[in-house]
Amino acid sequence: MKATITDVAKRAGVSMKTVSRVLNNEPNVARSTREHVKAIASELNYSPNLAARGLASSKSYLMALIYDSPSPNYIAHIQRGAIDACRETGYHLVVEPISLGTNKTAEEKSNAIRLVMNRLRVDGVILTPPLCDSDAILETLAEYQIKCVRVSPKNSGFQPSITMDNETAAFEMTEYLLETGHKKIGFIKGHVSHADTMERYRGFMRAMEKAGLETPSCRTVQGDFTFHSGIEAARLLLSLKDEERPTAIFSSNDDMAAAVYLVAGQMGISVPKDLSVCGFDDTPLAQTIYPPLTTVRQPIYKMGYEAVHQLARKPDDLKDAANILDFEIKVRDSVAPPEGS
Amino acid sequence: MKATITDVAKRAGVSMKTVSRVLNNEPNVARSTREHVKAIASELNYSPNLAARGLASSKSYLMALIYDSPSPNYIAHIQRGAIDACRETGYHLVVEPISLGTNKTAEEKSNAIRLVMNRLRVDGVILTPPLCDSDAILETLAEYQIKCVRVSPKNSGFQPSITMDNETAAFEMTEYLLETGHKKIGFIKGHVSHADTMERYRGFMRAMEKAGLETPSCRTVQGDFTFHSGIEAARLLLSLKDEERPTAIFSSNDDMAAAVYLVAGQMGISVPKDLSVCGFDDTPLAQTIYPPLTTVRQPIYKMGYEAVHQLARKPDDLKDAANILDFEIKVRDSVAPPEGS
DNA sequence: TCTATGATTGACAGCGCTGTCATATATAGC
DNA sequence: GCTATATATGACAGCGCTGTCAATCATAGA
Repeated sequence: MKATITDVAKRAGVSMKTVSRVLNNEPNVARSTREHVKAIASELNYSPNLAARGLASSKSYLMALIYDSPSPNYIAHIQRGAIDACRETGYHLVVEPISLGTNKTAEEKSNAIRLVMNRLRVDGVILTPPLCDSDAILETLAEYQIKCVRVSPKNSGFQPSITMDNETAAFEMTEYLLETGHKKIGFIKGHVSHADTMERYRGFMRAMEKAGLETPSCRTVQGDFTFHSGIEAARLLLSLKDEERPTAIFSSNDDMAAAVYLVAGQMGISVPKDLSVCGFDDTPLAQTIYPPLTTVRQPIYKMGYEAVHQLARKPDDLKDAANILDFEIKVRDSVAPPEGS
Repeated sequence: MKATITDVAKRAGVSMKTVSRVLNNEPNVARSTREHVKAIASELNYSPNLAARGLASSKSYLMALIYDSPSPNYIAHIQRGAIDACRETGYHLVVEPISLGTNKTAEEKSNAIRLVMNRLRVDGVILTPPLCDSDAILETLAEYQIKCVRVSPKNSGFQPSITMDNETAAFEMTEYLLETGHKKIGFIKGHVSHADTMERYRGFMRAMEKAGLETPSCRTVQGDFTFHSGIEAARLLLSLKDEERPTAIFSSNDDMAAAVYLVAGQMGISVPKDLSVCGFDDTPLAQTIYPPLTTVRQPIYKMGYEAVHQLARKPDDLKDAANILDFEIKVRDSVAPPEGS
């Protein structure tokens, strides 16, 4: 019920060290010994005590996911990916939210990190936005020489990170809209301080320019990723007159796209007959609204998954490069050719 | 940067044991010594290494949240509550999803648990539905003599658990509908194997009976908590004719309520003018659809929070009782008096 | 046959902390 | 003043494992 390595060693008639070697897949153990030990271990239902192992080897076999509660949905997926990767690599995941209210000083952030590092001695850290862009946190982590992988950071490059190509995704989505026949496309931007916002906007603009289409400034509205801001934005866009009025709206995330649905409904505008809408993220919401939303699927799960695999890798294999993941355009029912076509 | 207890002891001019006593708030330390040691410890930015502490004291200072990925939203809130409570009690949280696909044998479940227990030696476990109703898991946990608190279990009573009073909540929500003037209320049930489903239904029925109102069976439809099942259910309910047709629909969760909105919209039925709708859970969705949904707010965060506090309590204080939390009826804009009134 | 090389194994210390028990010092009671 | 009790502190072992290094054994080459 709580077998120790000594129990296994005794039963197998070998030394503790040999058992240890087998369990850690170290070389230089005779095949027969290895198998025998493995058999005994599983017979005894033995698995090593991580605290002891950690103490002896100064590794903790723990990874930390540090976040500042953005959308639960986002975190849940990152986390799930991270855990699955932990399973594969023999780690366990501890979750440590750090609230980064505006009232938090750099020192408070550092201390929060310090506490976790001192106590848990985690072997690696996954940092999600917006924490991954906090210098205080990055510096404290560096001070402890903890390996860390940032997810969707603003400035990739000087540390390992995992991102998706927001710009290309927005570019391709815009091209899709264009191919469907739309020329007057409204765009709702995301939160100004979020890294992805600019990239998505750039992708959109690039596609428009490539198509030789102008985008009057009135057709680009600032949002902040909230449903509420989407309402405002949609009102602005849909009250535009005649020539200026868009036949399609590309929203920087799904929540704001849902807001477009709502405003359209209130104005008697039918999606997608009178107005095409597309979003970004592919949250569950995208399939919970009607018509199902055409959107960009972010590989959130995979980001968590890859982050842990990066961390679990041997240090020399850990490259300081940005790891760019694929996205996917999820074509559903919210985009149709514009009326006149 | 990585001070040990020895460093603190030396610097403070006392023994390690005294430092240990101070850090663990043990009695029998002179006030002056205590303060001095505390000062040195914080000066050195010291916090104890949990692995070492755990090894010596056979406690891990770890709590495990074990779940089988129901809605990310649900888990995220439980988790957040659990973590906040961990902070207050000096624990850290490790998350361990256990997939309980139909193909999982009892033995596989046990082994998954065993692995976590052997390796991490967690001090307590939070079990969420549907895992909290798995005998295999409960038994394995008992075998390890791990304290465990179940969240919303089916059969409360023989182990500590945290629940909310689903029946009363549904009862009160129904009364609210009744007070608003509705007499013909449709009900969409949740997933048959989920503990809450029956309770909510009972609450609904009790209110109806109390009001002396009949509920023809055609006005109670089976759902399974998914948006999709909500669509089917709403179609059934809204295609009922004349007298049978409900003026209000009480859905067992928000997702299915959103589906009611959709079907109503397609049929040209306006919410809440022609049809009142209410849900259960108060997920973010409730405020992301229009009109904002009147629903029951589940104290999910608090469930996680209370669960950890229960676990952190001294064994004798841990009562095997169900801990019933308050809910809240969130009145928003989706319920209005029926047409004729 | 005998040593060189490598493969295989084990003895032992010690990771950083806490539990146990012994010791020292202070306070109270007679 | 002297023992009884409480308070304050420290010495030391050892939690379960791994790192280090030494020992043993097998094989190959001289």
